[in-house]
Amino acid sequence: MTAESVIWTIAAIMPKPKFRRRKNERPQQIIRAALAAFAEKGFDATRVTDVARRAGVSKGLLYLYFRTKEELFKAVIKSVVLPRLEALSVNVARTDLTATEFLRGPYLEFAREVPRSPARVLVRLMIAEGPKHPDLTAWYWENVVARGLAILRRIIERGVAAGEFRRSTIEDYPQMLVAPVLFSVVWTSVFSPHHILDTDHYIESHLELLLEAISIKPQPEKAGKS
Amino acid sequence: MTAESVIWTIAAIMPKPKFRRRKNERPQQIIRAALAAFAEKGFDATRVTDVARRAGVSKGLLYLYFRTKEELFKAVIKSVVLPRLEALSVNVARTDLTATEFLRGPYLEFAREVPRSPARVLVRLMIAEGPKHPDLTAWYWENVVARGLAILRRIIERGVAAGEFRRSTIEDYPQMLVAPVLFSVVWTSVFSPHHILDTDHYIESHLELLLEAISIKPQPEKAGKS
DNA sequence: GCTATTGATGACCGGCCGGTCATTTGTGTA
DNA sequence: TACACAAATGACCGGCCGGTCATCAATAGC
Repeated sequence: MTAESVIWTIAAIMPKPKFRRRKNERPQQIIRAALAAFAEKGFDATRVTDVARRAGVSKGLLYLYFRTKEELFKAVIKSVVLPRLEALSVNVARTDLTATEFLRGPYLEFAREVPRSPARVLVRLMIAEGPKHPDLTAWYWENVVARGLAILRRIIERGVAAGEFRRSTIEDYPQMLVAPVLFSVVWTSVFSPHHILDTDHYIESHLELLLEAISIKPQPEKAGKS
Repeated sequence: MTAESVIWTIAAIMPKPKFRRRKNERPQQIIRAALAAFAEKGFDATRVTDVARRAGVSKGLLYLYFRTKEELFKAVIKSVVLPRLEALSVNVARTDLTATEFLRGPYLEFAREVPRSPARVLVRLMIAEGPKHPDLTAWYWENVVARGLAILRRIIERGVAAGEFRRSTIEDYPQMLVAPVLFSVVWTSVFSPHHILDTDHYIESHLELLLEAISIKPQPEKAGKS
């Protein structure tokens, strides 16, 4: 798994590139435990001891792999984001799909997945703790937000060029495609299980309406200016 | 001001309804200071002493008006929400507007205002701290979210009944109208001032696209089934 | 001016928690 | 069995912070 090596790179604390021996799933163990703990109680309220106990190790060991609690936090964020980022990149390469197909297919699937996955927790953590970790926020922006928006914008432009979409403000604000996802994440994080939202259906509906607004229907032959 | 008395009701700590004397702007003073402090550092990281200092009072006095730090937090949330809630209610009564006019007018104005106002901070706090305060979250849902969505749904239905809008999934998910607002709030809270988003323009554009998708254009006379 | 009452203070306390480190346990080598 | 060294432990420490309370200050009534 590349993801594994990636995590290692992140968590790398070992003196040099000479970490042999088998007890090397420790960092991931700890990261998983930390993700769960942070998800439940947030960063500040989570006790390092709790994370250690969840991971089935001692506090001392944890500090052998992560210099500080904050360092651990960053590792958690990155461990969730990086694999997902990779998955996204793969799909984008598929230029065999029209823009509409891409948005209704891979993108919709991705968007629906987010509110279910650990990414949900991640997003809430970024909103809650982001301002306290400027460097992490900067990293997140560059690697997740900017990249994601660029991809979406490219897709839209492809659609416009191909005559699928009319020109519209969505070219300026691909954020529109993300808004329902963020909304779903927040709703789920804050209100479930008390007030459930069918995020699958909601996200699809929202996307569909936007597509309807910008799609050019194959009209009964009436030469325009294109 | 009703808002003032409202705040008093909330912060009410005074033994009985016999709080005379003039030093009664204290609670609001403290609440304002607390809002600022929470906005900057979040709930946990904010020191009670800081709030007191900002308010220009001693820590002891603060505890004379608010039993605990958490109690103060709740008072802050409510002090921001309640006035805004009232303002919203007023506008909804204006049935002289068509649905489209209402959405393009008062609602758009309201939506644009949120990312600028203290409500922005409030929303971030609710996302970040909500899970730790279930009773507060429940209150927020009932008084803000449920009410707000009900209003929007009613507007949409009015539009459908009046033949302005076709039937669509937006009737099931008035959340669509809120999503861009939430998105703007989160973006601003997390990324500004490093990466600015023209929230005014974005929110309007998003809303406009949705309206386009559901609006029935006055077609050149062609009797349908309505 | 005197006193009762309430507004206001800030030193202090108790507990907690991030982080350390001296020590122990386990593993591989010979 | 013995040795070396890495993995792992958890008691401990120092500082911090929410909350208390003995005390003081200002005002009102007389």
